[in-house]
Amino acid sequence: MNAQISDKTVGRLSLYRRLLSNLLREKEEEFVFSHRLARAAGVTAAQVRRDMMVIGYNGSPKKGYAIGDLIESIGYFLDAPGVQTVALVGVGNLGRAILTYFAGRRPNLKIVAVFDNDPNKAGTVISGCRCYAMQDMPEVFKEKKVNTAIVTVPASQAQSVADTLVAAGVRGLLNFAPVNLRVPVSVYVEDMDITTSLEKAAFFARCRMAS
Amino acid sequence: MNAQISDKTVGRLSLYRRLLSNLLREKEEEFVFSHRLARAAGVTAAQVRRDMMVIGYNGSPKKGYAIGDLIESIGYFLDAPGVQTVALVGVGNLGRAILTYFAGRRPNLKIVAVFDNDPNKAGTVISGCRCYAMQDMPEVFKEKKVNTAIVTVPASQAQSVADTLVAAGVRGLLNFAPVNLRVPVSVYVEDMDITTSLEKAAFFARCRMAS
DNA sequence: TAGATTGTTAATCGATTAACAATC
DNA sequence: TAGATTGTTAATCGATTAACAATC
Repeated sequence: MNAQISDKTVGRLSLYRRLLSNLLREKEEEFVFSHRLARAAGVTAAQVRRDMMVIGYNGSPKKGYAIGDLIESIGYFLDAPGVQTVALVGVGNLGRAILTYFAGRRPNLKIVAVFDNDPNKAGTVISGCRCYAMQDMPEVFKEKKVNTAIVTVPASQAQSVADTLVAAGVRGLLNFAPVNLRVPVSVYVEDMDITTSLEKAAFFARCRMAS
Repeated sequence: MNAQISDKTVGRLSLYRRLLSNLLREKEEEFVFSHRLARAAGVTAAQVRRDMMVIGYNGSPKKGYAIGDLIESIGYFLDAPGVQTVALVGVGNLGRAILTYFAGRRPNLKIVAVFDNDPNKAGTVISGCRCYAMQDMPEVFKEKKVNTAIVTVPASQAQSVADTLVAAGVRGLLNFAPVNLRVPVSVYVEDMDITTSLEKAAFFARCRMAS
């Protein structure tokens, strides 16, 4: 299933969808040309056209792309047929922020369980999500059919949490810990390293100041 | 100043530094071979050697790289000569999480001011940072010499905040809003799009499940 | 010395860009 | 029709990988 699709293509499609939804909601427009969407997404018009080829959606030379149909086509491509369930591990400030952010936002991509190694948190409900103890993971994952997890634990615990997640059947990780997780090739890891990103922004800010 | 250095190279150097610091602190080792560092960082040994060439640090065939000296060399390359100041705009859950995360962590990359359009927040102190009203930006930026900013406002406000930041002299942005900010070429934008990243992790998790 | 590493260059790979006929 | 778009292919670009002599 789409094994040859690149990382970046998926990211762009996800972004297109969000931009198109905004366009439909705010401006109530029905059609969009490739260069318009490209401008909004920060890519070239040719890039947009190539991505449309990937998902097999055709525009028309006169009108461009029908926004509603295009959103639907991206959905067919990106989304699971039903609801896809996600777990979050590590209820610190960041974990809580992410929970609040996603609560009820995307109906077919749902955070259904959170885990923390603080025994006081187990059993409580945080932003509408039940918090479980770490050792309940295999059971909960099996019951709720979780295959994707968000890792917001401290760096020192990240690898062992990842190992547990992989053992429990997770195949996709969104990792916020500043650690390169060692996982089998059968598991996909998407890294969000805030520290590194801030250092990059700071570095290039200085470059731009100097030139 | 280093205008030809790529985005990815800077990211890897930042990661190397963090991994090396951990190595020095936890294992108390003095030397590391390229393949060892490469494994930890999730890149090839040749990649590490090439990056070392970029910063002009030489290893020795017998011992590898002297960790302490290497950290210092990366610092010379990545860091500002003194303290570099950063501002954060948008004190929601995510903004607060980031503030807490960075508080006192990096002595030479400091969040010195936060901004919010809620008038009740102006004047308060959040995680050790003074909160200002939006209109105080030019003044505060000038006084504190801020050239880098973190954007954690809702998508609808992101572009106008970015415009204000650019006008106030910011040259590097770390953007958490799911919007492609339109900025002059003289400004560097690093995007952290959590929604897109989660959708990518979910998509590839399903790919891996299927294969 | 012998051997595993290093610095450095050439070959490969993949993604992006440019070009152009086909379309409405 | 005329013209600005589209789908699609060939050329370019840059980053990664592979190879190998130099080093301690």
